Amino acid sequence: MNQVRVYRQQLGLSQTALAQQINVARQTINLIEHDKYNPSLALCLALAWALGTDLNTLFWQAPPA
Amino acid sequence: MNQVRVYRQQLGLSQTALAQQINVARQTINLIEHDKYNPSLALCLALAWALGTDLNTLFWQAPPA
DNA sequence: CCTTTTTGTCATATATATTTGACAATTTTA
DNA sequence: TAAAATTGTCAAATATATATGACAAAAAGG
Repeated sequence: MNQVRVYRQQLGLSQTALAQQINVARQTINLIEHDKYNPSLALCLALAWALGTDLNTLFWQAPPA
Repeated sequence: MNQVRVYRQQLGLSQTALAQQINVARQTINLIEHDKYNPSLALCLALAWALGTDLNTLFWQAPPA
């Protein structure tokens, strides 16, 4: 469960607005927020920059036991 | 410039050993170390786990100005 | 030195991330 | 309560991450 939606909403951005800001399709944002797939590092960085945060905050998860 | 090579060598692992540990091809490790492409988030996490570190430490970069 | 291991790299194949367009469902706002 | 905006989702097309096999160059170890 990543934190993209939380940070996006704190900035009052729609999925569309965020997508345009970082030049990806809206569906890409939607799928990422639902953990439906596996974004690239470049996209993770773009999201962190746009949302004023960092990789760990948005995407970190503890290793499987 | 990511920190994968630095952390891998600190653990005394070859590219092959690291690749086997996280079930990817050795070439994938090599290319990532040379910033030749854009790994997936799942792979970034697997690398962080295997190298005992985190996403920011391995992959963070400041936003373009 | 010679041998073994490690690394750099190429070319081809496959899996999957991402795009595009579209429409229904839900939520927000007037 | 109706209109507008936002979100969920589908199917098809395209771009690209990743795998596989292979070989030469370089580095490490005996």
